[in-house]
Amino acid sequence: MGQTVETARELKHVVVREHVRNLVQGAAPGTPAPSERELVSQFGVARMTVRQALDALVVEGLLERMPGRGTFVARPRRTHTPVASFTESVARRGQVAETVTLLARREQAGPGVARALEVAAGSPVIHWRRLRRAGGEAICIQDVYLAPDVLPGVLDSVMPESLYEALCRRGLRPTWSEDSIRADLATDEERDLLDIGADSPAPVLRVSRRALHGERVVEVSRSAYRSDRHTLYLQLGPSS
Amino acid sequence: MGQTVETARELKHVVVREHVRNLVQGAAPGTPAPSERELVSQFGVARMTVRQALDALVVEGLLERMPGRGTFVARPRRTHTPVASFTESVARRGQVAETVTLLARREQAGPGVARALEVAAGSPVIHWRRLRRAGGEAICIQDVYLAPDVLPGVLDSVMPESLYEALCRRGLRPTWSEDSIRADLATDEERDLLDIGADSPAPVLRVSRRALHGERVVEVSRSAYRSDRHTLYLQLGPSS
DNA sequence: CAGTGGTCTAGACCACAGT
DNA sequence: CTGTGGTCTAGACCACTGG
Repeated sequence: MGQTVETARELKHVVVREHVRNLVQGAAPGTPAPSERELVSQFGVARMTVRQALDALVVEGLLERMPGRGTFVARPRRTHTPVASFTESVARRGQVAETVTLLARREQAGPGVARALEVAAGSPVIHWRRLRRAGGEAICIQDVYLAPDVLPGVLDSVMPESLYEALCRRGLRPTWSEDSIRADLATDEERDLLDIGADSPAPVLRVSRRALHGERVVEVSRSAYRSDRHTLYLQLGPSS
Repeated sequence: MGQTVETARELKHVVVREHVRNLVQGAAPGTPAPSERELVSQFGVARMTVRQALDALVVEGLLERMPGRGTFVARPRRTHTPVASFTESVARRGQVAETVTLLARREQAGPGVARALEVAAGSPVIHWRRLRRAGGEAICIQDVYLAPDVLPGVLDSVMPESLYEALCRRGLRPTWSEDSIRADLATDEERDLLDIGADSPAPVLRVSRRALHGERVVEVSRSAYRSDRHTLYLQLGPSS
Protein backbone atom coordinates (compact mmCIF):
# COMPACT_ATOMS: atom_id res chain seq x y z
CA MET A 1 0.00 0.00 0.00
CA GLY A 2 0.86 3.61 0.35
CA GLN A 3 3.41 3.62 -2.40
CA THR A 4 2.63 4.40 -5.99
CA VAL A 5 0.19 2.14 -7.79
CA GLU A 6 2.86 0.86 -10.09
CA THR A 7 5.49 0.26 -7.43
CA ALA A 8 5.69 -3.40 -8.25
CA ARG A 9 7.10 -2.73 -11.69
CA GLU A 10 9.49 0.04 -10.64
CA LEU A 11 13.13 -0.74 -11.24
CA LYS A 12 15.27 -0.08 -8.20
CA HIS A 13 17.66 2.27 -9.93
CA VAL A 14 14.67 4.26 -11.16
CA VAL A 15 13.29 4.53 -7.63
CA VAL A 16 16.61 5.82 -6.36
CA ARG A 17 17.02 8.16 -9.31
CA GLU A 18 13.62 9.75 -8.87
CA HIS A 19 14.12 10.00 -5.12
CA VAL A 20 17.33 11.90 -5.63
CA ARG A 21 15.81 13.99 -8.41
CA ASN A 22 13.08 15.14 -6.04
CA LEU A 23 15.59 15.95 -3.33
CA VAL A 24 17.63 17.95 -5.77
CA GLN A 25 14.74 19.60 -7.59
CA GLY A 26 15.16 23.34 -7.27
CA ALA A 27 18.12 23.09 -4.91
CA ALA A 28 20.87 25.67 -5.35
CA PRO A 29 23.89 24.65 -7.45
CA GLY A 30 26.57 23.26 -5.18
CA THR A 31 24.12 21.69 -2.77
CA PRO A 32 25.46 18.25 -1.84
CA ALA A 33 23.41 15.21 -2.83
CA PRO A 34 23.31 12.19 -0.52
CA SER A 35 26.50 10.16 -0.77
CA GLU A 36 26.40 6.88 -2.62
CA ARG A 37 26.90 4.75 0.48
CA GLU A 38 24.21 6.72 2.26
CA LEU A 39 21.72 5.83 -0.47
CA VAL A 40 22.90 2.23 -0.40
CA SER A 41 21.88 1.84 3.23
CA GLN A 42 18.73 3.95 2.82
CA PHE A 43 17.36 1.81 0.01
CA GLY A 44 19.06 -1.47 0.86
CA VAL A 45 20.50 -1.80 -2.64
CA ALA A 46 23.96 -2.42 -4.02
CA ARG A 47 26.26 0.45 -4.70
CA MET A 48 26.32 -0.23 -8.43
CA THR A 49 22.56 0.33 -8.44
CA VAL A 50 22.96 3.68 -6.76
CA ARG A 51 25.71 4.60 -9.20
CA GLN A 52 23.47 3.71 -12.12
CA ALA A 53 20.82 6.03 -10.72
CA LEU A 54 23.25 8.89 -10.16
CA ASP A 55 24.96 8.36 -13.51
CA ALA A 56 21.68 9.07 -15.24
CA LEU A 57 21.30 12.34 -13.37
CA VAL A 58 24.89 13.29 -14.15
CA VAL A 59 24.32 12.67 -17.86
CA GLU A 60 21.15 14.75 -17.61
CA GLY A 61 23.31 17.56 -16.27
CA LEU A 62 21.48 17.67 -12.94
CA LEU A 63 24.37 16.46 -10.80
CA GLU A 64 28.14 16.81 -10.81
CA ARG A 65 30.55 14.36 -9.24
CA MET A 66 33.62 15.66 -7.45
CA PRO A 67 36.03 12.79 -6.77
CA GLY A 68 37.02 12.68 -3.14
CA ARG A 69 34.42 15.28 -2.22
CA GLY A 70 30.96 14.12 -3.12
CA THR A 71 28.10 14.58 -5.54
CA PHE A 72 26.55 18.01 -5.92
CA VAL A 73 23.80 19.83 -7.73
CA ALA A 74 25.37 21.01 -10.97
CA ARG A 75 25.25 24.60 -12.00
CA PRO A 76 22.99 24.82 -15.04
CA ARG A 77 25.10 24.33 -18.13
CA ARG A 78 24.86 26.70 -20.99
CA THR A 79 22.33 25.46 -23.48
CA HIS A 80 22.07 26.33 -27.13
CA THR A 81 19.01 27.99 -28.62
CA PRO A 82 16.17 25.52 -28.89
CA VAL A 83 13.80 25.54 -31.81
CA ALA A 84 11.69 28.50 -30.79
CA SER A 85 8.37 29.80 -31.99
CA PHE A 86 7.64 33.45 -32.63
CA THR A 87 5.46 33.50 -29.53
CA GLU A 88 8.30 32.16 -27.43
CA SER A 89 11.04 34.39 -28.77
CA VAL A 90 8.86 37.44 -28.25
CA ALA A 91 8.05 36.28 -24.73
CA ARG A 92 11.76 35.94 -24.07
CA ARG A 93 12.02 39.67 -24.73
CA GLY A 94 9.31 40.29 -22.17
CA GLN A 95 6.59 41.12 -24.67
CA VAL A 96 3.35 39.49 -25.65
CA ALA A 97 2.88 38.21 -29.16
CA GLU A 98 -0.29 39.11 -31.01
CA THR A 99 -1.44 37.49 -34.20
CA VAL A 100 -3.78 38.48 -36.99
CA THR A 101 -4.69 35.73 -39.41
CA LEU A 102 -4.68 37.17 -42.90
CA LEU A 103 -5.42 33.96 -44.72
CA ALA A 104 -6.07 30.32 -43.82
CA ARG A 105 -7.13 27.91 -46.53
CA ARG A 106 -6.39 24.75 -48.43
CA GLU A 107 -4.13 25.10 -51.42
CA GLN A 108 -2.27 22.87 -53.82
CA ALA A 109 1.38 22.61 -52.87
CA GLY A 110 3.76 24.37 -55.22
CA PRO A 111 7.02 22.63 -56.06
CA GLY A 112 9.11 24.33 -53.37
CA VAL A 113 6.61 23.81 -50.57
CA ALA A 114 5.93 20.23 -51.68
CA ARG A 115 9.61 19.35 -51.56
CA ALA A 116 10.07 20.95 -48.16
CA LEU A 117 6.98 19.22 -46.77
CA GLU A 118 7.96 15.95 -48.42
CA VAL A 119 4.62 15.57 -50.18
CA ALA A 120 3.78 15.26 -53.88
CA ALA A 121 3.54 18.50 -55.84
CA GLY A 122 -0.09 19.54 -56.11
CA SER A 123 -1.06 17.79 -52.87
CA PRO A 124 -3.48 19.68 -50.68
CA VAL A 125 -1.71 21.71 -48.01
CA ILE A 126 -2.84 24.31 -45.52
CA HIS A 127 -1.58 27.82 -46.15
CA TRP A 128 -1.78 30.10 -43.15
CA ARG A 129 -0.66 33.69 -43.42
CA ARG A 130 -0.36 35.79 -40.32
CA LEU A 131 0.67 39.27 -39.35
CA ARG A 132 2.54 39.05 -36.10
CA ARG A 133 2.81 41.87 -33.62
CA ALA A 134 4.61 42.47 -30.36
CA GLY A 135 4.15 45.44 -28.09
CA GLY A 136 1.51 46.78 -30.46
CA GLU A 137 3.92 46.98 -33.39
CA ALA A 138 3.87 44.93 -36.57
CA ILE A 139 6.95 42.73 -36.54
CA CYS A 140 6.61 40.05 -39.11
CA ILE A 141 4.58 38.49 -41.87
CA GLN A 142 4.61 34.76 -41.80
CA ASP A 143 3.41 32.22 -44.35
CA VAL A 144 3.09 28.75 -42.87
CA TYR A 145 2.44 25.61 -44.89
CA LEU A 146 1.24 22.49 -43.13
CA ALA A 147 0.44 18.97 -44.21
CA PRO A 148 -3.32 18.54 -43.64
CA ASP A 149 -2.87 15.64 -41.21
CA VAL A 150 -0.58 17.54 -38.89
CA LEU A 151 -3.39 19.62 -37.42
CA PRO A 152 -6.57 17.98 -38.74
CA GLY A 153 -9.59 20.23 -38.71
CA VAL A 154 -7.72 23.45 -37.90
CA LEU A 155 -9.45 25.33 -40.66
CA ASP A 156 -12.88 24.36 -39.35
CA SER A 157 -12.46 26.09 -36.01
CA VAL A 158 -10.84 29.22 -34.62
CA MET A 159 -7.21 29.31 -35.67
CA PRO A 160 -4.91 28.88 -32.68
CA GLU A 161 -2.89 31.82 -31.40
CA SER A 162 0.35 29.89 -31.32
CA LEU A 163 1.14 27.25 -33.91
CA TYR A 164 3.74 25.62 -31.68
CA GLU A 165 1.31 25.38 -28.80
CA ALA A 166 -1.16 23.63 -31.09
CA LEU A 167 1.56 21.28 -32.34
CA CYS A 168 2.58 20.65 -28.76
CA ARG A 169 -0.94 19.57 -27.86
CA ARG A 170 -0.78 17.07 -30.70
CA GLY A 171 2.55 15.79 -29.41
CA LEU A 172 4.31 17.22 -32.46
CA ARG A 173 6.42 20.00 -31.03
CA PRO A 174 9.37 20.61 -33.35
CA THR A 175 12.53 18.96 -32.13
CA TRP A 176 14.60 20.01 -35.07
CA SER A 177 14.64 22.93 -37.47
CA GLU A 178 16.51 23.89 -40.57
CA ASP A 179 16.51 27.62 -41.14
CA SER A 180 17.94 29.84 -43.78
CA ILE A 181 18.35 33.51 -43.13
CA ARG A 182 19.06 36.37 -45.47
CA ALA A 183 18.53 40.09 -45.77
CA ASP A 184 16.30 41.58 -48.45
CA LEU A 185 14.17 44.60 -49.19
CA ALA A 186 10.49 44.60 -48.30
CA THR A 187 8.01 44.23 -51.14
CA ASP A 188 5.26 46.82 -51.51
CA GLU A 189 2.74 44.45 -49.97
CA GLU A 190 5.03 43.84 -47.03
CA ARG A 191 5.64 47.54 -46.53
CA ASP A 192 1.93 48.04 -46.42
CA LEU A 193 1.23 45.25 -43.93
CA LEU A 194 4.20 46.11 -41.74
CA ASP A 195 3.32 49.83 -41.61
CA ILE A 196 6.52 50.88 -43.30
CA GLY A 197 6.45 54.31 -44.90
CA ALA A 198 6.92 54.40 -48.67
CA ASP A 199 9.75 56.90 -48.62
CA SER A 200 12.79 54.93 -47.43
CA PRO A 201 14.10 51.53 -48.49
CA ALA A 202 13.12 48.92 -45.93
CA PRO A 203 15.45 46.00 -45.22
CA VAL A 204 13.81 42.86 -43.91
CA LEU A 205 15.11 39.62 -42.53
CA ARG A 206 13.77 36.63 -44.45
CA VAL A 207 13.73 33.38 -42.54
CA SER A 208 12.74 30.10 -44.13
CA ARG A 209 12.11 27.32 -41.70
CA ARG A 210 11.59 23.63 -42.05
CA ALA A 211 10.68 22.17 -38.68
CA LEU A 212 10.52 18.49 -37.86
CA HIS A 213 9.25 16.38 -35.02
CA GLY A 214 11.57 13.42 -35.16
CA GLU A 215 11.57 12.45 -38.82
CA ARG A 216 8.23 14.08 -39.60
CA VAL A 217 8.06 17.50 -41.22
CA VAL A 218 5.50 19.47 -39.25
CA GLU A 219 6.02 23.04 -40.47
CA VAL A 220 7.35 24.84 -43.48
CA SER A 221 7.33 28.59 -43.25
CA ARG A 222 8.67 31.80 -44.69
CA SER A 223 8.79 34.91 -42.57
CA ALA A 224 9.75 38.51 -43.23
CA TYR A 225 10.81 40.51 -40.18
CA ARG A 226 11.03 44.30 -39.98
CA SER A 227 14.70 44.60 -39.25
CA ASP A 228 14.34 47.76 -37.21
CA ARG A 229 12.01 46.02 -34.81
CA HIS A 230 13.43 42.55 -34.63
CA THR A 231 16.85 41.03 -34.11
CA LEU A 232 17.43 37.30 -34.13
CA TYR A 233 19.44 35.93 -31.23
CA LEU A 234 21.28 32.66 -31.35
CA GLN A 235 23.25 30.61 -28.91
CA LEU A 236 25.28 27.85 -30.45
CA GLY A 237 27.28 25.12 -28.82
CA PRO A 238 29.69 22.62 -30.36
CA SER A 239 28.16 20.08 -32.73
CA SER A 240 29.18 17.08 -30.61
CA MET B 1 55.27 -5.03 -28.38
CA GLY B 2 53.02 -3.15 -30.67
CA GLN B 3 50.73 -1.95 -27.93
CA THR B 4 50.60 1.63 -26.78
CA VAL B 5 53.46 2.99 -24.69
CA GLU B 6 51.26 3.96 -21.77
CA THR B 7 49.44 0.64 -21.48
CA ALA B 8 50.45 0.23 -17.85
CA ARG B 9 48.39 3.17 -16.64
CA GLU B 10 45.34 2.46 -18.78
CA LEU B 11 42.13 1.76 -16.94
CA LYS B 12 40.55 -1.49 -18.06
CA HIS B 13 37.27 0.07 -19.14
CA VAL B 14 39.24 2.58 -21.18
CA VAL B 15 41.19 -0.19 -22.88
CA VAL B 16 37.99 -1.98 -23.80
CA ARG B 17 36.30 1.26 -24.89
CA GLU B 18 39.14 2.25 -27.21
CA HIS B 19 39.38 -1.28 -28.57
CA VAL B 20 35.72 -1.22 -29.50
CA ARG B 21 35.98 2.31 -30.81
CA ASN B 22 38.69 1.23 -33.21
CA LEU B 23 36.69 -1.77 -34.34
CA VAL B 24 33.70 0.43 -34.95
CA GLN B 25 35.56 3.38 -36.49
CA GLY B 26 34.15 3.93 -39.93
CA ALA B 27 31.94 0.83 -39.88
CA ALA B 28 28.56 1.11 -41.54
CA PRO B 29 25.59 1.91 -39.29
CA GLY B 30 23.95 -1.30 -38.18
CA THR B 31 27.19 -3.25 -38.04
CA PRO B 32 27.13 -5.39 -34.91
CA ALA B 33 29.69 -4.70 -32.20
CA PRO B 34 31.16 -7.59 -30.21
CA SER B 35 28.72 -8.83 -27.60
CA GLU B 36 29.36 -7.96 -23.97
CA ARG B 37 30.16 -11.53 -22.94
CA GLU B 38 32.48 -11.86 -25.90
CA LEU B 39 34.48 -8.86 -24.70
CA VAL B 40 34.42 -10.23 -21.17
CA SER B 41 36.26 -13.38 -22.24
CA GLN B 42 38.50 -11.52 -24.69
CA PHE B 43 39.80 -9.12 -22.06
CA GLY B 44 39.33 -11.25 -18.99
CA VAL B 45 37.36 -8.53 -17.21
CA ALA B 46 34.00 -8.43 -15.46
CA ARG B 47 30.87 -7.72 -17.41
CA MET B 48 30.25 -4.47 -15.53
CA THR B 49 33.58 -3.24 -16.82
CA VAL B 50 32.60 -4.00 -20.37
CA ARG B 51 29.26 -2.31 -19.85
CA GLN B 52 30.98 0.78 -18.52
CA ALA B 53 33.07 0.88 -21.68
CA LEU B 54 30.11 0.42 -23.99
CA ASP B 55 27.94 2.85 -22.04
CA ALA B 56 30.45 5.59 -22.80
CA LEU B 57 30.26 4.85 -26.52
CA VAL B 58 26.47 4.78 -26.39
CA VAL B 59 26.39 8.18 -24.68
CA GLU B 60 28.81 9.42 -27.35
CA GLY B 61 26.28 8.32 -29.94
CA LEU B 62 28.66 5.83 -31.53
CA LEU B 63 26.76 2.69 -30.52
CA GLU B 64 23.14 1.71 -30.05
CA ARG B 65 21.91 -1.07 -27.81
CA MET B 66 19.06 -3.28 -28.98
CA PRO B 67 17.79 -5.36 -26.06
CA GLY B 68 17.67 -9.01 -26.93
CA ARG B 69 19.55 -8.44 -30.16
CA GLY B 70 22.91 -6.91 -29.53
CA THR B 71 24.93 -3.73 -29.76
CA PHE B 72 25.32 -2.02 -33.11
CA VAL B 73 26.98 0.93 -34.75
CA ALA B 74 24.49 3.77 -34.45
CA ARG B 75 23.38 5.71 -37.46
CA PRO B 76 24.81 9.22 -37.15
CA ARG B 77 22.31 11.34 -35.29
CA ARG B 78 21.32 14.71 -36.61
CA THR B 79 23.52 17.36 -35.13
CA HIS B 80 22.82 21.03 -34.76
CA THR B 81 24.96 23.71 -36.34
CA PRO B 82 28.27 23.99 -34.53
CA VAL B 83 29.96 27.29 -33.96
CA ALA B 84 31.37 27.76 -37.44
CA SER B 85 33.94 30.11 -38.86
CA PHE B 86 33.54 31.95 -42.15
CA THR B 87 36.17 29.68 -43.67
CA GLU B 88 34.22 26.61 -42.61
CA SER B 89 30.80 27.76 -43.69
CA VAL B 90 32.14 28.74 -47.07
CA ALA B 91 33.88 25.37 -47.37
CA ARG B 92 30.57 23.69 -46.56
CA ARG B 93 29.23 25.33 -49.72
CA GLY B 94 32.10 23.84 -51.69
CA GLN B 95 34.00 27.09 -52.13
CA VAL B 96 37.30 28.37 -50.87
CA ALA B 97 37.42 31.37 -48.59
CA GLU B 98 39.84 34.16 -49.39
CA THR B 99 40.77 36.93 -47.03
CA VAL B 100 42.19 40.42 -47.42
CA THR B 101 43.32 42.08 -44.24
CA LEU B 102 42.28 45.72 -44.38
CA LEU B 103 43.49 46.65 -40.94
CA ALA B 104 45.23 44.97 -38.02
CA ARG B 105 46.36 47.02 -35.07
CA ARG B 106 46.14 47.68 -31.37
CA GLU B 107 43.34 49.93 -30.22
CA GLN B 108 41.73 51.00 -27.01
CA ALA B 109 38.52 49.10 -26.41
CA GLY B 110 35.36 51.16 -26.78
CA PRO B 111 32.58 50.58 -24.27
CA GLY B 112 30.67 48.05 -26.36
CA VAL B 113 33.69 45.98 -27.33
CA ALA B 114 35.06 46.14 -23.79
CA ARG B 115 31.84 44.80 -22.32
CA ALA B 116 31.62 42.02 -24.88
CA LEU B 117 35.26 41.05 -24.35
CA GLU B 118 34.89 41.36 -20.57
CA VAL B 119 37.83 43.75 -20.26
CA ALA B 120 38.01 47.26 -18.86
CA ALA B 121 37.02 50.07 -21.22
CA GLY B 122 40.14 51.57 -22.77
CA SER B 123 42.13 48.35 -22.44
CA PRO B 124 44.32 47.50 -25.40
CA VAL B 125 42.60 45.17 -27.84
CA ILE B 126 43.45 43.94 -31.29
CA HIS B 127 41.21 45.20 -34.06
CA TRP B 128 41.35 43.15 -37.22
CA ARG B 129 39.28 44.14 -40.23
CA ARG B 130 39.04 41.79 -43.16
CA LEU B 131 37.33 41.64 -46.52
CA ARG B 132 36.21 38.10 -47.08
CA ARG B 133 35.69 36.55 -50.46
CA ALA B 134 34.44 33.26 -51.79
CA GLY B 135 34.49 32.14 -55.38
CA GLY B 136 36.21 35.40 -56.30
CA GLU B 137 33.33 37.54 -55.03
CA ALA B 138 33.33 39.87 -52.06
CA ILE B 139 31.00 38.40 -49.46
CA CYS B 140 31.54 40.08 -46.18
CA ILE B 141 33.36 42.72 -44.18
CA GLN B 142 34.33 41.57 -40.78
CA ASP B 143 35.65 43.49 -37.80
CA VAL B 144 37.15 41.22 -35.17
CA TYR B 145 38.22 42.33 -31.71
CA LEU B 146 40.51 40.13 -29.68
CA ALA B 147 41.98 40.33 -26.22
CA PRO B 148 45.78 40.66 -26.72
CA ASP B 149 46.57 37.47 -24.78
CA VAL B 150 44.34 35.28 -26.92
CA LEU B 151 46.73 35.27 -29.86
CA PRO B 152 49.90 36.85 -28.50
CA GLY B 153 52.15 38.28 -31.16
CA VAL B 154 49.72 37.96 -34.05
CA LEU B 155 50.34 41.49 -35.15
CA ASP B 156 54.08 40.91 -35.34
CA SER B 157 53.85 38.23 -38.00
CA VAL B 158 51.75 37.42 -41.03
CA MET B 159 48.10 37.46 -40.09
CA PRO B 160 46.59 33.97 -40.29
CA GLU B 161 44.14 33.11 -43.06
CA SER B 162 41.60 31.63 -40.69
CA LEU B 163 41.07 33.05 -37.23
CA TYR B 164 39.45 29.84 -36.00
CA GLU B 165 42.37 27.78 -37.23
CA ALA B 166 44.73 30.02 -35.30
CA LEU B 167 42.56 29.78 -32.20
CA CYS B 168 42.42 26.01 -32.64
CA ARG B 169 46.22 25.82 -32.63
CA ARG B 170 46.20 27.67 -29.31
CA GLY B 171 43.61 25.23 -27.95
CA LEU B 172 41.02 27.98 -27.91
CA ARG B 173 38.55 26.91 -30.54
CA PRO B 174 35.16 28.45 -29.75
CA THR B 175 32.82 26.01 -28.04
CA TRP B 176 30.05 28.49 -27.64
CA SER B 177 28.78 31.53 -29.49
CA GLU B 178 26.18 34.17 -28.95
CA ASP B 179 25.09 35.76 -32.19
CA SER B 180 22.64 38.46 -33.06
CA ILE B 181 21.43 38.82 -36.60
CA ARG B 182 19.56 41.60 -38.29
CA ALA B 183 19.01 43.09 -41.71
CA ASP B 184 20.24 46.57 -42.58
CA LEU B 185 21.32 48.70 -45.51
CA ALA B 186 24.96 48.83 -46.51
CA THR B 187 26.87 51.98 -45.65
CA ASP B 188 28.70 53.81 -48.41
CA GLU B 189 32.00 52.38 -47.22
CA GLU B 190 30.56 48.88 -47.26
CA ARG B 191 29.10 49.34 -50.73
CA ASP B 192 32.51 50.35 -51.89
CA LEU B 193 34.36 47.44 -50.33
CA LEU B 194 31.73 44.90 -51.31
CA ASP B 195 31.62 46.10 -54.95
CA ILE B 196 27.98 47.10 -54.73
CA GLY B 197 26.82 49.60 -57.34
CA ALA B 198 25.68 52.96 -56.06
CA ASP B 199 22.35 52.90 -57.83
CA SER B 200 20.19 50.45 -55.85
CA PRO B 201 19.68 50.10 -52.11
CA ALA B 202 21.75 47.23 -50.78
CA PRO B 203 20.46 45.11 -47.93
CA VAL B 204 23.12 43.43 -45.78
CA LEU B 205 22.98 40.86 -43.03
CA ARG B 206 24.67 42.13 -39.87
CA VAL B 207 25.93 39.45 -37.54
CA SER B 208 27.44 40.23 -34.17
CA ARG B 209 29.22 37.35 -32.59
CA ARG B 210 30.64 36.74 -29.16
CA ALA B 211 32.49 33.45 -29.14
CA LEU B 212 33.78 31.68 -26.05
CA HIS B 213 36.07 28.80 -25.32
CA GLY B 214 34.64 27.47 -22.10
CA GLU B 215 34.21 30.55 -19.96
CA ARG B 216 36.79 32.63 -21.82
CA VAL B 217 35.74 35.16 -24.46
CA VAL B 218 38.01 34.59 -27.43
CA GLU B 219 36.34 36.59 -30.19
CA VAL B 220 34.04 39.53 -30.56
CA SER B 221 33.12 40.41 -34.09
CA ARG B 222 30.75 42.30 -36.29
CA SER B 223 30.20 41.21 -39.86
CA ALA B 224 28.22 42.61 -42.77
CA TYR B 225 27.26 40.10 -45.46
CA ARG B 226 26.09 40.94 -48.95
CA SER B 227 22.67 39.39 -48.80
CA ASP B 228 22.56 38.53 -52.47
CA ARG B 229 25.67 36.45 -52.12
CA HIS B 230 25.28 34.88 -48.73
CA THR B 231 22.54 33.07 -46.88
CA LEU B 232 22.99 31.85 -43.33
CA TYR B 233 22.00 28.26 -42.69
CA LEU B 234 21.12 26.93 -39.31
CA GLN B 235 20.25 23.57 -37.90
CA LEU B 236 18.78 23.68 -34.44
CA GLY B 237 17.90 20.88 -32.10
CA PRO B 238 16.02 20.96 -28.81
CA SER B 239 17.70 22.79 -25.93
CA SER B 240 17.91 19.66 -23.76
C1' DC C 1 42.56 10.23 9.54
C1' DA C 2 37.71 8.98 7.70
C1' DG C 3 34.75 9.70 3.87
C1' DT C 4 34.16 10.37 -0.95
C1' DG C 5 33.75 8.86 -5.68
C1' DG C 6 36.33 5.65 -9.34
C1' DT C 7 37.19 1.17 -10.57
C1' DC C 8 36.55 -3.74 -10.62
C1' DT C 9 35.11 -8.64 -9.64
C1' DA C 10 32.32 -12.96 -10.26
C1' DG C 11 28.68 -14.28 -10.05
C1' DA C 12 23.03 -14.04 -10.56
C1' DC C 13 18.13 -13.74 -12.60
C1' DC C 14 15.15 -11.45 -15.95
C1' DA C 15 12.83 -10.14 -20.50
C1' DC C 16 13.34 -10.31 -24.95
C1' DA C 17 15.15 -11.54 -30.07
C1' DG C 18 15.64 -14.90 -33.40
C1' DT C 19 15.79 -19.86 -34.68
C1' DC D 1 15.90 -23.21 -27.37
C1' DT D 2 20.24 -20.01 -27.14
C1' DG D 3 22.20 -15.61 -26.95
C1' DT D 4 21.49 -10.83 -26.17
C1' DG D 5 21.26 -6.75 -23.25
C1' DG D 6 19.04 -4.99 -18.53
C1' DT D 7 19.26 -5.29 -13.83
C1' DC D 8 21.27 -6.37 -9.41
C1' DT D 9 24.23 -8.14 -5.53
C1' DA D 10 27.98 -7.92 -1.94
C1' DG D 11 31.81 -7.39 -1.56
C1' DA D 12 36.90 -5.22 -2.80
C1' DC D 13 40.96 -1.85 -3.46
C1' DC D 14 42.38 2.69 -5.14
C1' DA D 15 43.17 7.89 -5.27
C1' DC D 16 41.64 11.76 -3.73
C1' DT D 17 39.79 15.36 -0.42
C1' DG D 18 39.04 17.43 3.78
C1' DG D 19 39.81 18.17 8.64
